[in-house]
Amino acid sequence: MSAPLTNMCQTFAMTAPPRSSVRARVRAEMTDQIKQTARRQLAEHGPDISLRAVARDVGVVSSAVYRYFPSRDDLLTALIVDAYLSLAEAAERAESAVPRRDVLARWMALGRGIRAWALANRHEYALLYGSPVPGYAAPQDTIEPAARPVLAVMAIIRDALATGALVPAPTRLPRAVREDIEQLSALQGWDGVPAAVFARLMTAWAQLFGAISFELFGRLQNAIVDYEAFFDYQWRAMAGHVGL
Amino acid sequence: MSAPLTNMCQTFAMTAPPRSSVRARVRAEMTDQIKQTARRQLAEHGPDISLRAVARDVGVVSSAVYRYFPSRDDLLTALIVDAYLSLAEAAERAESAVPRRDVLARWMALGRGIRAWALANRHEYALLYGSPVPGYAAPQDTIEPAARPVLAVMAIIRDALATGALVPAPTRLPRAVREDIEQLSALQGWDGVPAAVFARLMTAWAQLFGAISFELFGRLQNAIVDYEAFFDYQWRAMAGHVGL
DNA sequence: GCTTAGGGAGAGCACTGCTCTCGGACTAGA
DNA sequence: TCTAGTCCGAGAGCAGTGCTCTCCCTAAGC
Repeated sequence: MSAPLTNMCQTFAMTAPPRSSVRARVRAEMTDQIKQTARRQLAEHGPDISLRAVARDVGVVSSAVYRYFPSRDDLLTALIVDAYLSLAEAAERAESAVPRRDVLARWMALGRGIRAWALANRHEYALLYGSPVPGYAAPQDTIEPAARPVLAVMAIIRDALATGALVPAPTRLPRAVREDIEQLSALQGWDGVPAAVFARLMTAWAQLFGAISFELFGRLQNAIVDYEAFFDYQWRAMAGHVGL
Repeated sequence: MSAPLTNMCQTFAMTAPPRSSVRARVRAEMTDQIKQTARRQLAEHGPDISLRAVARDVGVVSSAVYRYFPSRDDLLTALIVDAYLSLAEAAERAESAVPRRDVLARWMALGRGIRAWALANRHEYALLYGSPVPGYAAPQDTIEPAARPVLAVMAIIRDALATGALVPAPTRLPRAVREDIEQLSALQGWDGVPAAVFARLMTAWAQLFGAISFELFGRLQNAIVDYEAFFDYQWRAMAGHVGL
């Protein structure tokens, strides 16, 4: 769309991608096609995606894929990063469709948005919040995208504090917990949120993903029929827990 | 134990396994050795246990293992069942070391016991509460062992209700939630526990495994230093949530 | 134009889960 | 005690995997 042409033979170019353009563009397209195919296979055939099968689907021999991703794990990492971004975007979109003033509604919308994304992208959710993939320790690339959803809920809490919708009850935290939380909020620039609220938020956050994982991983089968209602109930209870 | 003996040649025998005894005993031993080896590999080399590697370790050719487990998934299922039992046992042991009267202490001990087991058996925990294994839907064999830890917490709640340590505040539940919960408590013979308490217990339960998963799967890295203190804080908060 | 880098094709290695066939050992009935 | 049947390990083999290396053509840059 916004991509410029650096058709060689021409001397000028606007917003030129660095270095050789058509090569770079073709490369980017190929990279994208591989990721897209891998994502489709992930959705269809579960988490054990096969690099060879992806190559086959793309219409290329398996060794060719290694020109783009040095290993299967790197492909997986790319998928994970994309998935985090996709989740964050979905969550933020859901949350932003609600009047700014109504912080409880925003809280609910955010939780529901995350759950909806998880339901629609089960295997990607499992990749993000299930057991970590065998070989690899989440590389640096994933930690920033992983924080995005947390930022979204943080924004709600800060707004709630600012507007007075959330008045933190003075709570006593165990010293070790208080120290961890204070260090944390200082580091990330999340000052302004009292430690007690922060701690309760993290508790609720763990509950959120515990509840979604229970539902998605089949731990509530034969127990719950109306999953949505039960989720809503839990997430609303967590709102109460943090003080909303 | 109670089985009759068919030891030909001898008329008497104690603790005779049913039918052909030495065959059966050897078979049981082999089955056990395979499971044990698989469990060790699971602990050492992560969740991608290789049936061939297990066979190699046991000192037998790979096809021989299929005499005992029809497929890799069946071996995994056996490990899962054992893991559930191990977890339940550890949790119950921890909980039972505390005076019966002190229900809050029992609650805390149970949660800590579960977390301690998870820390000591990371990969087995991931097998139980992480993303489900690719191919297979948890077979019937696993659902009863999976319920054991829930029974343990239920016992605490019932005791707390009986002794008056837990007085359920009259809460309004959404209709759909109430229906699900009531059906559930009727089915399982868990009557006597008010729906509102039951629902809150399930919320806390999801929080528990959410928190443990966060810790084990590295989601709190660079955030929390004193994991144990933070866990305690959360689980105590959940005690408050259910009314303990 | 010539040199060089990019990248696909193909063969190959070591590994996997699983099947099948073979042959020896044990068990059970006569 | 002999015989029929059953159990079960060994081995070969199949289709698949991730990954490497070598070959060779094409596009890019001087």
